[in-house]
Amino acid sequence: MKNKEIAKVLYDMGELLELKGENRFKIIAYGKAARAIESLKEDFEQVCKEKRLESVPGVGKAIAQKVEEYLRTGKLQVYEDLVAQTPQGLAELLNVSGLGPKTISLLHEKLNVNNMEDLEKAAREHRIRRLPRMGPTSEKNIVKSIERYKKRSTRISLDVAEPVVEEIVGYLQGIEGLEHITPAGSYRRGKETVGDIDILATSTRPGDVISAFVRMPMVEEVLGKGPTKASIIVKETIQVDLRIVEHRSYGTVLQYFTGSKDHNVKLRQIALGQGYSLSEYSLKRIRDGVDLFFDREEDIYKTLRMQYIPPEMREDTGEIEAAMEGRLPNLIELSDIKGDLHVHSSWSDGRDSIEEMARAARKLGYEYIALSDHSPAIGIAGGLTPEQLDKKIEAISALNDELKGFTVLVGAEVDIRADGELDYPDDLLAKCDVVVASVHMAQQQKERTITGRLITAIENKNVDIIAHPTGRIIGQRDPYEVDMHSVLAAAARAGTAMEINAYPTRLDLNDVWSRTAKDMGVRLAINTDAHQAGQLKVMRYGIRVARRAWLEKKDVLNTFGLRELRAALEK
DNA sequence: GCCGTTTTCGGCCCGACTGTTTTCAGTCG
Repeated sequence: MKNKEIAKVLYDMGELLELKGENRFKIIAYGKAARAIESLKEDFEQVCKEKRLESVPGVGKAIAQKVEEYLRTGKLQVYEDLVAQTPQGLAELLNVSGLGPKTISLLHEKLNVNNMEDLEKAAREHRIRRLPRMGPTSEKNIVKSIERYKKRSTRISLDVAEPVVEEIVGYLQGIEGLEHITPAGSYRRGKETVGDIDILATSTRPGDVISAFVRMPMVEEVLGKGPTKASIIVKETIQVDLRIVEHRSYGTVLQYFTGSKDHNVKLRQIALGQGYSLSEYSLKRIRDGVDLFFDREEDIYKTLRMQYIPPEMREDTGEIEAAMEGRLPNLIELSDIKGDLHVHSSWSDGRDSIEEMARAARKLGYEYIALSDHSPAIGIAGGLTPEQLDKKIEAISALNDELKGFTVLVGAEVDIRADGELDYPDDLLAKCDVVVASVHMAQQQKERTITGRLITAIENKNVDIIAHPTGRIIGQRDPYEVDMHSVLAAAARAGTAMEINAYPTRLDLNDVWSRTAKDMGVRLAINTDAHQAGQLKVMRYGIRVARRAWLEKKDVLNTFGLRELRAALEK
């Protein structure tokens, strides 16, 4: 599929046009088309062949023509021309916070700034302050922004963001006058990583809350501070924005700052169509200019004649249309989970004993847990030999006699070896209640090879679940090359489930593929891959992904009670 | 550049904050 590649060209076009000072709506149009193509489930090349390009919302005549040219000739002339006209390092400057296209063009024209290095030099040599509407403070801010940009790592994973959010919320809750406080933005939508953190609050004494916020011990820098909002930097690069709003507008503000941007734009369009102008302060009735205030989010959606849309779904991927037609799914919740089918014990590379894992799981209210330790191919993880696995089966049987109302299932995380064979023989796998298969080795193989390995495992009648199906580790390792469409099609045919690995740096399958899996008739399992009892609690991150994928209770294997689960595991 | 249950032309979401200049353009979310 070339969808990503095409999207990249369009994104780049947008940036280049922005630097050129093009009409901003044109730039938005390019970004919109790029996002639409990127998130399209069909192969865009196929769509092009069938002359259906313009059926994709956001793609009109002009962009369709450009994509067609790109697919036919392998390049796009207007794009090549723009690239040739624009100094190479200029687009990167858009990443410097505080700098936009206008300022960059000005710097380029007047000071011959062509890249980050030129920019930093110009600022340090105080040449920027001589430009119109620039001054010493602008110079200082540019230097600071460049430093932060250089230090900046990738986006923040949820397990890093969560303690920061909790600390700040906890701190501000102690300030007098504070009423409500809640994180918003992509954190509230449960994205797998967040760019920055948004917090909203209502208070009878907003000034006091803002002052307390910018003076917290953890604050490393204050980016801005006004009567109703402030921005700070913590932990070197994490930006946290706080907004204080009037109580009567809390619903509209929460809705607005939860986003996503695309969701909000669509919602505001819908509002206009119904005679309202939606802002973060109110829903203004256009015919008489009367402001309707909402302190609850639910009532905004209701007034706009649609179902309440849970934050995780707000990405403008069809949720608004579904809500208007009253056909939103009833999303899965953490309390629906009845067990964990992929955890490790001290028999392989886990820290805790089977009994400790089982007791911790029972405490979470689960009915069962599958101890899926590694197979021998993973030498470094203490994979079990077939003899050891037999012993483990006996140990589990003895333990089950002791545990009342809770069941330990015999599991295995069997490796899909480089040659495509499973790391245990079939007769041994048949003795396990739950078989989780996964790729750990030879991840650099070609797409066709890895796809073939996965499909072979999927088609094995003993394999129940494919664990962390793309192998990516957020911020560390890219997914291996795999044709996920073919993999999911095979899983649908064979009745093998795909895992959403709840570990916060895996979260794999991701939201987009999990939703595709559901649409293709594939069942999902949400497992923690816990290596110690405390990690069983990361289940909540997996649930966020599942909710973003529109999954319901019935789509997820480990929401089933034990009897139902056993039946489902019979292929 | 895209789009149409008020439009095939004229819109395109809306407001806060900053740094500068003294009324606002640019940027951000």
